[in-house]
Order: sequence, then structure tokens, then C-alpha cells
Amino acid sequence: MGKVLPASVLRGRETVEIARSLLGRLLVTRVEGRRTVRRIVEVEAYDGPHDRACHASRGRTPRTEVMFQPGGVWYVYLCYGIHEMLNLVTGPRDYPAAILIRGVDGASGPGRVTRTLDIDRRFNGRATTRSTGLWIEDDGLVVSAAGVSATPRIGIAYAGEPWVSKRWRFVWRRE
DNA sequence: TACTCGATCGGA
DNA sequence: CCGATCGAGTAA
Repeated sequence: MGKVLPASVLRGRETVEIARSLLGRLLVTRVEGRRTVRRIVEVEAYDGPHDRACHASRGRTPRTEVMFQPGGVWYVYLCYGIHEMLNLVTGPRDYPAAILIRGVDGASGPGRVTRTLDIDRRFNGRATTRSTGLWIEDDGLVVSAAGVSATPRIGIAYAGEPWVSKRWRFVWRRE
């Protein structure tokens, strides 16, 4: 395995860059003794109160409260009444930002990621540490820039310009 | 309380 | 293309 990704690297302001750097890292779960390890291959950044695609752009509400915490906790919410969405909160305290995990090895799509790994809202607000059962590891794998593509984010047409056009979705295609 | 709509997915 | 399915957010 690798080293647990420390919260300190998630508390920087460069959420978009942090998102890109999550590609190739390992998403690890440990629930009731069962362990899963999946490499992250697709992510999306939701960066700050001005980003109209970011849930927290409407202000601090019970649901978005977790996004205002310092980076290093999970934000998990229910989408379309069916799908659990797994996000990693980033940035300093009171700066709402998060990274949606959209794909891992063998699971493409945010709803499939959580269904495959049995991740749901019970992880909301928990830290990204071993003790919570859901964390990220870095095993040193190098992801070459040539294998990473940046595209607009999915399903956020309502956000309008310039947010719909921001290329804040990152997909890693292995060579 | 009464709406509307969504960071999606699977099936027709 | 469309329905599923439910909770957050808003207006009243």
C-alpha cells in the first residue's frame, strides 16, 4: 500500500490543482474488516463561493456546512434521490470547495463509484483518515500529464457562464 | 405546507 | 428519450 494522503495537502487554495493531483491516487475503504482499494481515474473540482456549480455558492446551509470545514473531510450527498455522490472537501476553513470522485478503476460515474464501494451518507463529515474507514493513499505512482485530459464538468448547465465552460473535470487515460 | 429540481443511471 | 426517487432549498 502507500502513505495516507495528509489533510495538510488538501487545505491549500488550489482546489483545481489538487483535483488533478488526485488522479492515480488510491481510494481505500475498510468497513467491517472488508478492504477495497481502487485507483482514482476521474474527478471534478467545485471551487469556492463564486463557482455557481458549487453547492455552497448559495451560501451556508445544513447540507453545505461540511464544505466550509478545512480540507480533509468527506462531503457525501444524495443526488436525484438515488445516487450517493462522494466528494473530498478541500481548502482552508470557511472557503467552500470540494472534489467529486467520478471514477475509479472498474467504476465509471459518481453514482457507480459509491454503489460499487458501499459508500453513502454515513461518511458525510468524516475525516479522510484510516480510522474513519475511508481514506486516500499515495503509493508513488507517477501520472504523466500527457495521459490527463481536462474537460468541462458534467450536468451543471444550470450554472451558466463562465462556470459551465471551466475545464475542471480531469480524466486519466492510462497509456 | 407546497412546490421545483437536481454534480445520475439504466432501460426502452 | 424518459422515469426513478427523495431531500434540499425556496416561497409563502
